[in-house]
Amino acid sequence: MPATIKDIRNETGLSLATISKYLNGGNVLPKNKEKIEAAVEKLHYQVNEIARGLVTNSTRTVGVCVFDVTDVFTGIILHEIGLQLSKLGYGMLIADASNDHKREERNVRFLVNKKVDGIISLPVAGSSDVLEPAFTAGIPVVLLDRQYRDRSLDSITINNRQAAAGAVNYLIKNGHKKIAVICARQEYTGRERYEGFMSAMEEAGLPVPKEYVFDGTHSMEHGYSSTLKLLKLKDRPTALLSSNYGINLGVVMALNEAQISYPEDISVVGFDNLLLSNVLKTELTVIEQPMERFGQKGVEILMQRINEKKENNGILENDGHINIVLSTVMHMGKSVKKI
Amino acid sequence: MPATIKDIRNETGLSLATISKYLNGGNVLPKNKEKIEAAVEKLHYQVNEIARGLVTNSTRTVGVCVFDVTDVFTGIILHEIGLQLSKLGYGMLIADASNDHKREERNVRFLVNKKVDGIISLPVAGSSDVLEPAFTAGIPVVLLDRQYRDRSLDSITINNRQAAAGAVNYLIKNGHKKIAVICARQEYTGRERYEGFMSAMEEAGLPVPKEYVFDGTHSMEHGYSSTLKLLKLKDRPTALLSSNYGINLGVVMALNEAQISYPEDISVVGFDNLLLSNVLKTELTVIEQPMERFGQKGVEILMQRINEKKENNGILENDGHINIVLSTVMHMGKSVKKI
DNA sequence: CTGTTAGCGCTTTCAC
DNA sequence: GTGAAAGCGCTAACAG
Repeated sequence: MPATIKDIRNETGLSLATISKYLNGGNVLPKNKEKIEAAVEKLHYQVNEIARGLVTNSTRTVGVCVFDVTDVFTGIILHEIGLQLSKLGYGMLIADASNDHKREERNVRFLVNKKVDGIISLPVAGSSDVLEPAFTAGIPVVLLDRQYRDRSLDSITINNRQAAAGAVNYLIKNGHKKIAVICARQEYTGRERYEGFMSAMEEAGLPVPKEYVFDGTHSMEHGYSSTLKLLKLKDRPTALLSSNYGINLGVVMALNEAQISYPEDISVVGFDNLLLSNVLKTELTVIEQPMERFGQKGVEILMQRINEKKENNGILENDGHINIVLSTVMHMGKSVKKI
Repeated sequence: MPATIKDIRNETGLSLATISKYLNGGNVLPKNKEKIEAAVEKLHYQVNEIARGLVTNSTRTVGVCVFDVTDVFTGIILHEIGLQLSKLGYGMLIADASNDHKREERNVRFLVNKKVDGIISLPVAGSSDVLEPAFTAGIPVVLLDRQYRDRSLDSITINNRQAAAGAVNYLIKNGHKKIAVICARQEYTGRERYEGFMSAMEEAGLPVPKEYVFDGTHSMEHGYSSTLKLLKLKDRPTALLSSNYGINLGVVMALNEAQISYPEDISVVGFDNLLLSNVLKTELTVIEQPMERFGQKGVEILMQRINEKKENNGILENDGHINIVLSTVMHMGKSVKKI
């Protein structure tokens, strides 16, 4: 139904090769150029990327595996990846694992069959085995946000431990000694941040009673219920660290509802500076992750790998990996009081 | 590099036709079946979907055009679309327009070139012209959430006017006469909801002073600032309608901060029942959209079109369109007081 | 600069 | 049930 390059040939009388060459940016005589353009216009010709892909062995498509599309963080990163990719004329095939390891496995296989040129993965926690099909097919993979413990791969991450420890030290510097943490140890970033918190406390010689550790999921619900519990402790902490954006939201809502003001009654440091800050009466002090940089760097490294592979006759070298650790900044709000 | 069907031939001694047939579910002798399976296993053979697509003229991929990937609503719908599609063995190529009409146009062209079997679009407001390349290529399109004013297409929507009017009537039934609206007339759904609000008020013979209409964007910020302004009005309304989830969030935060309780001091009805309700002290009364149904129905209708086209020798019929209007339900929270 | 030819990996008649 | 051969739409040598 749609016009093919042969239709252009019939229209212009030129050969397939010439037409193809022009379509790919080659030089042809001005009059031929005009002929082709006219025919393209007339027939509404659009390249068949599928056919092109079959011969060039490149689909100009990258697969993006995400642990959960409904997550705000994921949305922002996808946005940036899409932006970068579209600048390069690449598309993205998105596969959502819905936090399910089994589905992630199927997704990878699916993307491999689709012959994507590379894969960017925001992985569900677990083993890197799910990526096996990509490895055997020689498809470059870049990890975003999370890493695997069992294998080294190209990755873009932040130093979650360091960031959390920095937040704790900031609280300590402001005179706080009784600091609670609302976290999610079952998740990769959650665990790292929890450990950063603990080591900073330990280093400072400060005790962390176990009722100061609220372990759950990275969700608004967890932040909310934990904060309410925290406020009821006989020995209430003077400060708290929230290990994720969803938790921030829950914390703030709970504090508002309980009419506990911050930083007057309790100091708060959170993670991620999304919608929240411009809306709150008291701006939250948070560790900011460079969300856009995740996407940018991810695409950059992946493209580097894709090009390396191309220059290497389609064989993916496997000597060493690039691990980019993006730096976080502490966004100074007004939610920490000096005591 | 990866194994092809020819490698399987060399391994098994069978012909390409037989192997292909088996791989596509055809009948072969048991012993041949075993041979093929063994070879597939040994060589890690994976079908090349690109090559297959070239001959079957179907990519088993649908393009999803979204106005903004970072939107919560979009995330949920993508999640559902992905789920349905993966059940059918289809993938989704996502293209994000970032609310930019120009980018949306490029996205459609891109998807068309990628030979997607169909397109699901959550369109940026504007003209349906952006879809022209899909029409000329005979690619079925289904609209989700929004419709165009200038052309009739297959679509899944809710009746935004009716839903908003229903909310207003509910407030009126509870004795409210002074009702404000926080809305976004520049957006499709926002305008529809605003109009539903106005017509219900008019029908009830209730005046709507212009300071009761807070027009802006569908965002937390708008909900927040509008609520603060609203609270300062000399003649404060007894109830307010929020036309979107982001606005709900802003409204609740502003009320909390201003220590205005609802429904005691003001009644609130909002749109969409996301995270919020399980976290708030006072549950919000909201119009619930059947988010998952959007995705399910969208995929269903699109598949129907794709199959029709296949049975019709690859030609897309164009007689009449399917418009599915999903029903909303009013989720009864406790944010409306009888006065 | 242009055209001829081969072939990417697969499916699909059509004989056998 | 199986195999030979043609061809999907395009690009990539290679001659001319």
